Amino acid sequence: MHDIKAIRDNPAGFDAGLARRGLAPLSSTLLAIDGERRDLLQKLQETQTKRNELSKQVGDAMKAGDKPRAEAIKAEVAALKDALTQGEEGERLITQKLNDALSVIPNIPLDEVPDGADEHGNVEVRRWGEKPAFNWEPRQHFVIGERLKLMDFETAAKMAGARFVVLKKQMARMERAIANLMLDIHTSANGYTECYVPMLVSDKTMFGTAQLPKFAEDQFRTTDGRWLIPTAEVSLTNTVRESVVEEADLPLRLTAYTPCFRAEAGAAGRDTRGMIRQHQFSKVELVSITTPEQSRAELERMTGCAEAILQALGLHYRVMKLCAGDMGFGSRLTYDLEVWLPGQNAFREISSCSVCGDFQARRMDARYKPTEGKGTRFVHTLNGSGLAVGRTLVAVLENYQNADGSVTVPDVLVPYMGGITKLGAVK
RNA sequence: GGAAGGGUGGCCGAGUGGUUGAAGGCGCACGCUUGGAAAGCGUGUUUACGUGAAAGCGUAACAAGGGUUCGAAUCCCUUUCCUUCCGCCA
Repeated sequence: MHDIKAIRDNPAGFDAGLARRGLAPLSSTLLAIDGERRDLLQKLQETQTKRNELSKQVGDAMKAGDKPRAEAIKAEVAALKDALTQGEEGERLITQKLNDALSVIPNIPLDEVPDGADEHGNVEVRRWGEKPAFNWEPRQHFVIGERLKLMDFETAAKMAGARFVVLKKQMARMERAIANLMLDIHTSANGYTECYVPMLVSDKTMFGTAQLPKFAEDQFRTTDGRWLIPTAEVSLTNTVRESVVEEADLPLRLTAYTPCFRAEAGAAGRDTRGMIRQHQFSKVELVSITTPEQSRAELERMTGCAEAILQALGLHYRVMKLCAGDMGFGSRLTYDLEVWLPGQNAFREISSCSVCGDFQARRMDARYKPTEGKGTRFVHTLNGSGLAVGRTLVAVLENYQNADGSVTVPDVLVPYMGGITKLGAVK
């Protein structure tokens, strides 16, 4: 959510930011509503002042025992009533109108964000590791998984429809092993606090992180009006909603391992096979709550924390700085981590780390109390995948596959796998 | 799900229609006092929006939203959260 005062101060800058996202200018529309609202408010307040003064006089007259005078003033105030009711209603409507307009406008990219309309405009920042060499045609993960009879899409489809999977035996365990490895690294080496959070949340929680109102069709809604979280970012970030934290406690670094639910409404026909795009997948999420001064550097740190997982697993990847047109709604700057998938012969997104500035904080009313100075300021929020567990499983399968159809378990995962060193080696 | 009782400022806690934005206490800040400290004394201590160069002024806010009234923290309705008891339950 944008600050209308900031737009008032610099409408041209605001419109220029929108233009980088491929959007038409909106400042004049917004400022017209804002001006109308302020006029209304001023008139309303003048009427309220008059009512307050007269009401006080009624009290005084009553005390003095001057009944006729009191009645006369009462009649005078009664005449203001229509104007008051209308003014209050008008103020409510115009404020609603302004908020509605503001709540569907995306965040403004930082200056350093590259220009571009879509993923072709993204810029590679760095690369780690190397593509593994195969002297045969490497298979895609679902071929590997189905041949081993550890991955079953048909059974999942029978009970839930497309875009679900059943994992079995060592494959199910590897899912869990990967998540545990991630949590252990983030909580011990990276200083994140592990959280267990609600996976069903309210409208205003979804509004806070900006899934609502604009992206309702991408989400699953329960019959009692709650929403299944599409990412633990929603729950973790909203832990500070409507609260004031101490500056000394910042940055807050939170992590959670949760299932994520996405309707994938706009993805018909894309990634229909395999585990790349599912209605349900698990993810270890990273969230930081910082001061405005800390947030930019925190993004580098967070991205590094996510990279540490890929490095521990020995997976080749590249870091992409997203261009303005490819960034998510709430982001000011995003790094995507793309892991190499030999079976697909392509880099695929496995993590997305974003700094949102005060965009979500305003929606949630999340503030902090500075150590020095008066008042409160909005916090900055960041979120990143650390990492998507399902896609990490995919990457492990494709990168560690052997010619005989088995899969070598990466060294760091062996302890989490109860000592198993190879999938397919056990009868 | 049923019954009962509650939600007041950073905290505790008064307050059932008229200078109550809100007594009192605690905490905190500043000052006085002191060799220094404690105690004591004094002053101050919410937020949002509007307006103004600023000082300031205005409006709103006593869980949230509506209503009654000239006037509401105080009365009515709805929602929500908490506590206790009962029921159900992993």
